[in-house]
Amino acid sequence: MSKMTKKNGISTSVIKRLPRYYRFIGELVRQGTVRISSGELAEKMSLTASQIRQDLNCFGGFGQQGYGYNLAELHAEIGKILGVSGGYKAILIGAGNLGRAIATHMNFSEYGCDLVGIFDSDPLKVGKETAGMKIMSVSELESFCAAEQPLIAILCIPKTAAQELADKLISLGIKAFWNFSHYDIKVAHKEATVENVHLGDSIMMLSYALTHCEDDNEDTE
Amino acid sequence: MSKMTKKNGISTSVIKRLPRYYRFIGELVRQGTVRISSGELAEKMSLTASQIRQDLNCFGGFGQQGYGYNLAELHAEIGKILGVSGGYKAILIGAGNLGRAIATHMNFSEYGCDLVGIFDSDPLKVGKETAGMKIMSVSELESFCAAEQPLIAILCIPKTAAQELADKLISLGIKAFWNFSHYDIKVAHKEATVENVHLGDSIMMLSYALTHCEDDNEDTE
DNA sequence: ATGATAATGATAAAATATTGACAAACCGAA
DNA sequence: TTCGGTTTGTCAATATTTTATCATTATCAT
Repeated sequence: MSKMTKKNGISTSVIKRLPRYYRFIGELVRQGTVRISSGELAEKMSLTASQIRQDLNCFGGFGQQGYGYNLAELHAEIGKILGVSGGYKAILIGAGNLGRAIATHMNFSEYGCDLVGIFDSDPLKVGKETAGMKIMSVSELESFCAAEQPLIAILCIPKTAAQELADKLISLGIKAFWNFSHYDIKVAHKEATVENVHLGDSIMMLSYALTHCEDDNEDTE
Repeated sequence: MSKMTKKNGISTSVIKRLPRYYRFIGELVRQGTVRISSGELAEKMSLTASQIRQDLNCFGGFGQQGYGYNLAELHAEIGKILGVSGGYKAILIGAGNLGRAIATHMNFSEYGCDLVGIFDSDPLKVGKETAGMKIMSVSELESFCAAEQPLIAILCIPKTAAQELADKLISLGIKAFWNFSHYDIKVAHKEATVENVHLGDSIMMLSYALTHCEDDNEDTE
């Protein structure tokens, strides 16, 4: 059992595809589609039918031979696996441009989360209102966490502050980090989950692609 | 030559690791470190030395046996591969919370890009100033692209508008999309590169982890 | 200069992930 | 109810990615 596997035996390759399945299937449900075959879904998602069947089978057989998958049921099942009804309390630290945008832009409840507090270290920001709540001082973190027991921390802070704050938040009971700082925070094994969102890394992939797109010659099978 | 390989024969698995290398190595250079061995770097990045050597060797041997890698040189080389000096012109469409945050928060030049225009379809937003430039109307896109010839489009728009706009932008010469809309845009093969940033997918991974973290029992090798 | 030590680059092996193939199961119509 | 057509779940085969090993080459102290 190695790097790419999780305790339950399901590889992270599979897990990482789940939100995308959830998104596509949700859209189909919204459009009123009732059922779908792995082949049709594969077509829509640019995957192979085999992969879809194999992925879904990691969690049990949701399909019916000769029929396909019932979309509403499948959507609910994947949602259950992902924990989209978890309602996990989240706090956001760093009410700069990005932090405020995340706070207002994200539909947290849709993703199993509930934003319950926003914090900043800048006295000028403390007290101001964003996303319908007052920005608190980071000095209030301790008492707030003791009272509310949030599990998720969203870090929109400079990289210099990231690791220290993460350590503190773990001591306050945080179990998951959504990290937008330009720094890979380190946590002790199983202390917490970290999801890094490195926007810089992401946009560099475009620079890479543009820099190399002239080499588009051979694509021989 | 299959799914996970690019024309030049370098797998996307490798490419996707490059920005992270660039980030770590850049930090070490900034700290004044001159050289490093694959083993030390592996330790810092939580990778194997083998993987680092193999990755770097895809682009040629930057190291010296018995010595290791010269960090400044390595940083420059990876930067060159990633195209961080490309200065590719980018436009941003959708000046909502997220769009404005991206515009002001990202240090584009650091990543090989140059934000040259911001657009929105809302007449109330057009004319307002963000990130040091006036928001333009999407109706001006055509003439603007003809004049400036940007290659990158950053989409911070609702999913309902995404595909249609993407098609239009391709016809205006856009070759790369940084897509924040909750929709996987489709482009014809080799017409353009798409980098999807699905923040919803990302945060759901945390819900998943929290939902399943009780199953933390066996981790038997 | 020389030898002990260190570290790469390359190759081979192991581990994972993806795809293909097919029997078993189901649907739906007659 | 039975039969043809469909589609899953599973297993086997490929392909890819990651890790381990090792010979070769360089460094550094003497």
